[in-house]
Amino acid sequence: MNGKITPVPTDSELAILQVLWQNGPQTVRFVNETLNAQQPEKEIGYTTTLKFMQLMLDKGILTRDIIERSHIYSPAIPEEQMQERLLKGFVDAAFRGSASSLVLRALGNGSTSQADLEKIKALINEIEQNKE
Amino acid sequence: MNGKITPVPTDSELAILQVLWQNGPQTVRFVNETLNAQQPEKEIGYTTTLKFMQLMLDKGILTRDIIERSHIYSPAIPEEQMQERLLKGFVDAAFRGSASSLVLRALGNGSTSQADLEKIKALINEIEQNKE
DNA sequence: AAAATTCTACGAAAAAAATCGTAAGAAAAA
DNA sequence: TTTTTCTTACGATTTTTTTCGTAGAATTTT
Repeated sequence: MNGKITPVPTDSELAILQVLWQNGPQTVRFVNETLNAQQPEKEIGYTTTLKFMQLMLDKGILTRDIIERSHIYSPAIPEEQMQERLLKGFVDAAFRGSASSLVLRALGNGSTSQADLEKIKALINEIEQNKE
Repeated sequence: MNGKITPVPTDSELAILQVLWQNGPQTVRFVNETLNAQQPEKEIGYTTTLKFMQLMLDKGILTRDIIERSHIYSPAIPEEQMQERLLKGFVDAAFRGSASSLVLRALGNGSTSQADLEKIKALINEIEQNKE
């Protein structure tokens, strides 16, 4: 109906989205403090985060509610959906569109736990079932 | 010894690197024409590509040789190595550092061929062998 | 050899992303 | 009820990324 899609976030915007996905809708203050706690090297000013979130609101990446006179921001789309889109772009840009070679490299670095390997095997099984 | 590492390329820079990885060391002209052939929507000027490649040379992303009075550019690091680094950054930014959840999502979209699934299974087997 | 073509270097401008300062309106504390 | 503290809006600046125009050297074509 409405052709307008949520734009792909920049890296800084993605960092803000992560805070909201992981903690639920929050204030600018909360997001700013979380960000600064995560990377104490580079302090980000409060108004910087505020400005980002206002821009993201304009772009349609966030939505906003006013609760008790204070602004509470939420991601406009769920994390999974965003990951889907980011992944697509990343595979195209860095792996020439080959998701499988990305998978091979992701598994290749040896950091995958046995439990995760099991999950992956299970998914592959499922895919193969549905395929034939 | 020398702490200077190749910086992470921007998206535009990555597109140039792709041309060089896929076609071997090439001139600016070649890269520019390849890029424009790939996406005829937006014509990129020759000097734009030239400038990018000169900047990339400065940053240490490319190297350059002069052969028969013409400049031939090469990637400073191999594709695999760059993919490794980009992947790391991407997993952190978009998947909270969880490579396995990225893998699950990459396989989840159903576009993986049977042959690729086999390769992935083989790799998983190998990993499991070496692990126990 | 003159004209046309092809390159590279370089400066600069346009566009996008990131950062902050200040002002003004609440709300809370003194 | 002053004063202090918080918050938001907004403009402006800075930095990074992208894009070109122009000039001059070299090469190739007429």
